[in-house]
Amino acid sequence: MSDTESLGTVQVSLSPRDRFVEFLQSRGMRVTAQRLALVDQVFSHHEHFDADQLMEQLPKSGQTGHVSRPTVYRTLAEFVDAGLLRKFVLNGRAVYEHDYGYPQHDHFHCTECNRLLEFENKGLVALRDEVAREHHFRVTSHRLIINGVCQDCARAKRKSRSRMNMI
Amino acid sequence: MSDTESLGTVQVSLSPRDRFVEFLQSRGMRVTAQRLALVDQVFSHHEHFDADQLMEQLPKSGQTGHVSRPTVYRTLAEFVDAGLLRKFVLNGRAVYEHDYGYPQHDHFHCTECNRLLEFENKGLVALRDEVAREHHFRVTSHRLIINGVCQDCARAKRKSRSRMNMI
DNA sequence: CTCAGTGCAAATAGTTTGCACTGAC
DNA sequence: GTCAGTGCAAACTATTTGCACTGAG
Repeated sequence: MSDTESLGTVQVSLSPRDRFVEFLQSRGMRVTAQRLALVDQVFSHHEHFDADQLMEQLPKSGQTGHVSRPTVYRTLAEFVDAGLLRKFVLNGRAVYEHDYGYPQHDHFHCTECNRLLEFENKGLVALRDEVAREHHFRVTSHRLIINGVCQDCARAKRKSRSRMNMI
Repeated sequence: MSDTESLGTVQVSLSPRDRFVEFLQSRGMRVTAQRLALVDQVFSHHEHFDADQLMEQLPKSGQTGHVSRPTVYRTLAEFVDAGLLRKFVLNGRAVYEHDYGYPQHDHFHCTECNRLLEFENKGLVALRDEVAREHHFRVTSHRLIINGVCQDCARAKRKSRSRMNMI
């Protein structure tokens, strides 16, 4: 059970790890064990995550492969710079998702289970650009989150409601 | 010069102040000097604002009409509950705008001057509902922010660029 | 061998909370 | 008179930063 819907992938020439190494070298930044441990962990699965969740997935303090919290934050910012991750904020905490190799999309946010569901819609971008043109606004990006209740939670609620009626 | 575009108003029967008093009484909450000072200040103009900006607009500490910071935060949350304000987060700080008496709309966010520009588009909500239906998602609301550069800043940049070319 | 990267501890910033006093009802 | 609301100071939380040490190039 994943916390995101799959949208398939986009053709990319390099793995996220190679892409990141290329990015580092192009900027004269160093390829360190911590940075590699983090790219590998982050791109080992496609779920959305925050800094805490990422830390929990890493080896504990003292063990090889462990990375300190400040470095996790610093490196997440580098991933965003490198175009590997997209960052957005939910309930006051930063949440990250794969950007490199994934098509542009938006999100449903289920207020029951707090999951993020991805969806893709071309008409949306077209409409966005049209509205922006009308208002003489030069678009670089957008952020759309549709709040509501996902199918699973709606089903669960319906069931519990009918159960209540049976009493 | 305002930091929002005007969208006109919607017909409402009560003033924000009266609406808030009604809300407080319906909940058995008390109508205090601080709460009234805050409704009046908040609805005296239509700009977006954050907690700090609101505090600056109030009389200084010691003077009548002053409200402490914790109470400002507590009361802003009440305004949101009462449906008077909408809250959203920008660069890690809470920003508020009038909800009561204003039509549903979305925002352009200019990354140059950091202003929020409002716009209204019916097709957007229609498209949102259509996409949600396709994904069996029960919509309650959405949040859309289109990032980019507003007309004023685009003009300013063009000017400075041509000025640079003249050197 | 040099300087960018790291871990640690401490700082930051916006917001929230515990508590004793005050004032609306 | 009672209890919700307030101001104060202190707590909180996610994130960021200063600094001395370490290791990549």
